[in-house]
Amino acid sequence: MGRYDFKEVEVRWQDYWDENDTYATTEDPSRKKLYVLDMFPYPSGDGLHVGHPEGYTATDIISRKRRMEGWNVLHPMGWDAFGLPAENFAIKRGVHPKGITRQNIRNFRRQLRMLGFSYDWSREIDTSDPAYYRWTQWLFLFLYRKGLAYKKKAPVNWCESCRTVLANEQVLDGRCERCSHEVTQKDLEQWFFRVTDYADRLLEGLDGLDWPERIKLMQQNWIGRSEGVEIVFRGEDADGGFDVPVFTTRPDTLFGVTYVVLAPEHPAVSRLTAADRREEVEGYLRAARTKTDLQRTGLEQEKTGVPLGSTLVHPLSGEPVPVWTADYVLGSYGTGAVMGVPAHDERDYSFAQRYGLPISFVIRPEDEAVAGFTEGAAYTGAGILSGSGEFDGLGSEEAKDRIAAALVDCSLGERKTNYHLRDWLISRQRYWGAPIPIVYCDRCGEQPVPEEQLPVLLPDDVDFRPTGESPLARSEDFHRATCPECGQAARRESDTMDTFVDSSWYFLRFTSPHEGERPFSDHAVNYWCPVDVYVGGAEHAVLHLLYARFFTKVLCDHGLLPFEEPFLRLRNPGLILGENGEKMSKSKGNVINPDDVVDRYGADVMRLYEMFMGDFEDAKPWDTRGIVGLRRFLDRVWTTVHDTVHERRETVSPELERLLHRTVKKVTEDIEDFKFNTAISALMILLNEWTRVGGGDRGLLSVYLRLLAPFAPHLAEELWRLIGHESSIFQADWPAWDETLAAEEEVEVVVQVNGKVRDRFLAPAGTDEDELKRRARESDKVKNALQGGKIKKVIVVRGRLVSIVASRD
RNA sequence: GCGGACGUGGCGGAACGGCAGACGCGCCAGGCUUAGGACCUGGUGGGGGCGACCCCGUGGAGGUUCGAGUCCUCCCGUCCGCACCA
Repeated sequence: MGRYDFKEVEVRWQDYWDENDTYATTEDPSRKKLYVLDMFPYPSGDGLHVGHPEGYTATDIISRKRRMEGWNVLHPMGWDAFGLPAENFAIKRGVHPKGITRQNIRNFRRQLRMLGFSYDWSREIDTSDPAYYRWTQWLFLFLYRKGLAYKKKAPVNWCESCRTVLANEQVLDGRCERCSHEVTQKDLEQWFFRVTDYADRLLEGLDGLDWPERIKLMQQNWIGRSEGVEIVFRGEDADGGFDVPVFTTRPDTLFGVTYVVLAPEHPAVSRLTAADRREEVEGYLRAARTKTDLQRTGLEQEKTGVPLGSTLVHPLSGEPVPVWTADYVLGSYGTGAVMGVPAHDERDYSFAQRYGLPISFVIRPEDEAVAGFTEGAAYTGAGILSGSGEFDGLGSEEAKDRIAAALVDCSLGERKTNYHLRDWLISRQRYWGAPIPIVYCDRCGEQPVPEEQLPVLLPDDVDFRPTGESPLARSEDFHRATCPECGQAARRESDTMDTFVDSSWYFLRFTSPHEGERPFSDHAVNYWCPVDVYVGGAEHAVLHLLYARFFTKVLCDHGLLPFEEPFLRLRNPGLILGENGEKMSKSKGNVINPDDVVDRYGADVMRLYEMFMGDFEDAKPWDTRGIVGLRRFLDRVWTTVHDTVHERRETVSPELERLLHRTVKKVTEDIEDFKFNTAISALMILLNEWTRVGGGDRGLLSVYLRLLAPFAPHLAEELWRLIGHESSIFQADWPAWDETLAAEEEVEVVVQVNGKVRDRFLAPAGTDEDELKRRARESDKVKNALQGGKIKKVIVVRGRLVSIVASRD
């Protein structure tokens, strides 16, 4: 028989699959389809880390199993190839990002092949390939024509270290998500996508998705819808009267207002500043401008502000209300102005305390003792209104509505919904990305590049070191263009697009990767999409996943797609931690390299181990010692199959047959539920029984190999061949199970007395309640436990237990 | 601060509200072997008993239930998001 030489066998089957196009997929409307997708990787110079194969193995198992069940499965792979790391590396080494990226892709492809994944490589895509980004540019123009891409000067997040602007989503704790450099604000002319137009739809669409609840919540919070009222406070100066609207979700607290605060960037600040306060106010504004967001919004910061020396008129009481400016109010949210209600808002309370502003309670809980009400702190709960004129005595919920209605009646208020979500800033002042297809003409202004001129090629010969100016602006050849409208000399847009634009539509391209006339062909997208199973890291909860949903909705609205949610089912693999339980990182020296693992134990073992480690979605530490268990498992499969083949047994023992049917059921269901660990465990249990009691025949063997095949494809192919099959095991049918055989024939029934297990007995599976009760009462142990006490009640769960409740006397 | 996930042997982890610890690692004993490794068999939560068995056990404290690792309330701890959003 010989030992199982995984090195020779695995490479041989990988070659076989390539040569036979085993995993090539074509559209076939007569067959049911399944689109199983991994988030395509950024091909980094470090190669695969052990986290990649976790998700890839899961989707591979599902894909292989479903193919065997007769589904037409689309399972592609590609490269999110544009991006900063390659560019930064290229700058450091004085080489070109294109070369680096190619090299990295080669390495990734080698590693994925080594792990035996069943991708249809004929569909491979690369976002940095002009054949791809041509369509990224096409889609930019599509959005532009629909009024969803626009340019504006705006304060934007700037990372001085990366020398580029960042999307809100790429700023973490006031720092750049790439390099952790502190992010500052800069006023720049930038391109945006109008994501905010889709805020409500992005929110509503979440309901129907089979996604982790946590991810849905993160998207909900990110969109941050809040309903309230815009309330007008009137101001007046020498030039006449004007409105200062504030946004609040608590109109019921309107009579508790003791001041109004404007953000430092609010346009009315200057107008409302009294002459004798001007110097101090301007000093404050200057200071606020130089603060970073981190300094300004960090929670630990004490709130600061200055009074403007003027007042506004309260819309309902008519009383004058002093105006302040303070940088705890954000210019970018709501109206950039808030009403200060220190009695019922914690932020306002601390601000009022610090500056000695009055605190006026207008809502009290019905039972102050129960609610822990005290005037020594803000009360933010519900209650009954007082000191609020005609609204006194109302509950706060009703008051919200009544006060809002009163304001609307006298045109001093408007019901309004606000969102945290901002429009998506897509301009990047960097080289390694898709150029934005726009030219600027002195005569005709901003002009989209005509479709037939796409792609706008990224020039190779550019000094791409970042200076804050876009590197493309320094390429004369690139920068100089002719106006598509008038033919005069014009300037080309020199910024590139955020790489998240590339990845917002790649799943559509996979359906027709060689389509030359459009980004994707209708029939292909209609057949394959939406993605049925999508697997990838939770770090994309609000970036990629939100943008891809936005793109899909836009394309759907304009007739290019017949669906508006791209990913029906989403799962996030749990983080694989280092052996010490900490995050893997080079600096901690606890990184495990997949190449080493495959070299030592083989691809099948690597796959099996990662699936066996624990719950797919939980974080779990790597344990090199634990891998050997999976190696042993496969070695035992190898020897057991050989033994069984040589025995030439024709019948299987009934016990083993029943276990086999249970295992088929378990493995089939567990794969669909992402419970790969217990599926593997079931395969181990069956093998243990098979070797322990013997009695396996060739039929069992055939079924067993097919169950194992999605997990350990190389070994399964090799043994499939051994038992006499000519073609790939993946052309075989997935095994079926017989429900009656899968059911236990005989069950162990537990007998409890007052909640404690006192005995257990075997009974045929279908035994009725009376019989179970009778047998339970007969038990000596039960009698002993009863000690003559009276039986008050007997609960029977058929096939499981008899629970006797008895008095203790 | 808010939101979410989680807490089970020496370790990774299993358990439709119904036998806690499946499966794997590790460890112990035995077999095979010149020896070691590999492999095979058995054992392995804690405590007690010669033993059949008994008691205690799922972060802590309560509760619901015939029955709680699982459901509810509070507390402690770990991890992950968001964070002055008015």
